[in-house]
Amino acid sequence: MSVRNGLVALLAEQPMHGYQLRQEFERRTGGTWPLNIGQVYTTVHRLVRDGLVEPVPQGGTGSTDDASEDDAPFERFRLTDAGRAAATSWWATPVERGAPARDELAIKLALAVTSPGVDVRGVIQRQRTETLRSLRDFTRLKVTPDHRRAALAGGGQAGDVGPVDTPVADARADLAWSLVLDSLIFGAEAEIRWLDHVEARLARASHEAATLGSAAVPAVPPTDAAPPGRLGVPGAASASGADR
Amino acid sequence: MSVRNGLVALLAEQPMHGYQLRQEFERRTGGTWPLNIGQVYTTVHRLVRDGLVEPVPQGGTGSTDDASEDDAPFERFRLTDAGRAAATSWWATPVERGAPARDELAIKLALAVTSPGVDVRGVIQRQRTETLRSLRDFTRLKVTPDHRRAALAGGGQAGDVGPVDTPVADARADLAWSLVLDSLIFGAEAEIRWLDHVEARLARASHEAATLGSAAVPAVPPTDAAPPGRLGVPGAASASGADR
DNA sequence: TCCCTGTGCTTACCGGGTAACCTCGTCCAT
DNA sequence: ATGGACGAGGTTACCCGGTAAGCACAGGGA
Repeated sequence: MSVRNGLVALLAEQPMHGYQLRQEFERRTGGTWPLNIGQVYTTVHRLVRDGLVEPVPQGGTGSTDDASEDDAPFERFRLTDAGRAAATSWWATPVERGAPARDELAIKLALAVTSPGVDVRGVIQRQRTETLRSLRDFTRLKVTPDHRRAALAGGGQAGDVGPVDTPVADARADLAWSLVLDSLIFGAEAEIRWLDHVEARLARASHEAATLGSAAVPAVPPTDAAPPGRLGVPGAASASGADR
Repeated sequence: MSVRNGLVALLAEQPMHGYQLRQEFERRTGGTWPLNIGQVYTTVHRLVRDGLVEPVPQGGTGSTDDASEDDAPFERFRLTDAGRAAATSWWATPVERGAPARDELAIKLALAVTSPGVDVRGVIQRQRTETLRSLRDFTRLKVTPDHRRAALAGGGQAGDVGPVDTPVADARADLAWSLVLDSLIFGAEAEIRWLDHVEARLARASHEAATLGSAAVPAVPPTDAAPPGRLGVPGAASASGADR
């Protein structure tokens, strides 16, 4: 739903056609999540079907020619009343976090831990390397804006970097992109911390199993410590109450 | 790919039929991510198509009746050699974190920050409430194992809790479920921290904008028409001066 | 002239995910 | 015994997110 809702939000600002939607979306997220043009159109058409969006009537016949420079021969879309309602409702409703999305890493480790013969430690170490790598990339991007886009999403897709920026107006877009990056950084840090945590738990469990004889891996003292060295990520000073 | 890979990993332990796959998957993730049976079968059939899995030949004719209690009339699946290779390769390869998955919340805030007339502070506050709520639920679950499942994933789906547990063997499943919960907790904490961070950044930005005169932060529209109307989003009264 | 590039758009296709449905076999009450 | 309820096991149709390939058209050089 994120794309769908995002498009509605963009259309709430002004009518646009498909390419513009894509451009705006990517500009404001710093190109972090490239948006396939096909998806834009199918999504918009679904929105039309659902009555949230309607095509702006083309000036085709008759009154086209007056004042407005409605020269574009392209189909533009705008919100209906229902669409506007959906937009405000989206802003008013938090993103649901209660039936969390499937996380491949969590699933993988859950299965690894319960599968005989899997080298869990190895899995964790390799994952940590990978996650640290991406974390480093993110922080580097943060320091060197690189004139954004590119970078992430390794897939080819011709680079466009160019001086497309409307000179002044989008300090706001820079802010947004910077916040998105922070989000990725915070997420990666949490993942690292979790990996450390898992490793510690496993070490403790296997140690106990060893010393206490075979007695079935006692089920988890409910709480524990979060050891990690707080990994110093520039600009990611943690604000609120620690992890625990 | 998480489900697909997970099924391969499960089948690496022993041949199973669809229902068993679902049970095992849910047991080891503590029911955090309920798996629709239809998805199991379509996924398994794709695996068969791709040569990673094959049905165990039914004991139909002839030699069925010897020693093995191969009494099940149901189709069971097992890995092929290619499947086993895929499994070990999955364990050996970290989950990619470089083209991060779309995160609805990050997208939403990026758009909120760049949209005129959106009450960003309100969005953040509501989200924080929601995320804190789920965080609380997670930690409560952690303290009170509740005999797991249920709880998350509000959708109906008859509860089954029962004493299905194979008495001893799955202290490991408890461990796995506990780790999954930790993962959710770490993620939620990171989200909270990020929300705080965003709020602080916005406060700082708006403060600077205020003291330094109007300077930057001009109108938004990089392209064409900017109907001065500023779109009257009904009910989206900007409570705070955070942005703009 | 021809070709390249960029804009705007369409289409076919795939995989994840859900819901509704079907078939058996077993158990139990009438 | 019969027939309903129920659970295990499985199939199907459908939707949505997402990708790739292609079409049409308009400048702008070499």
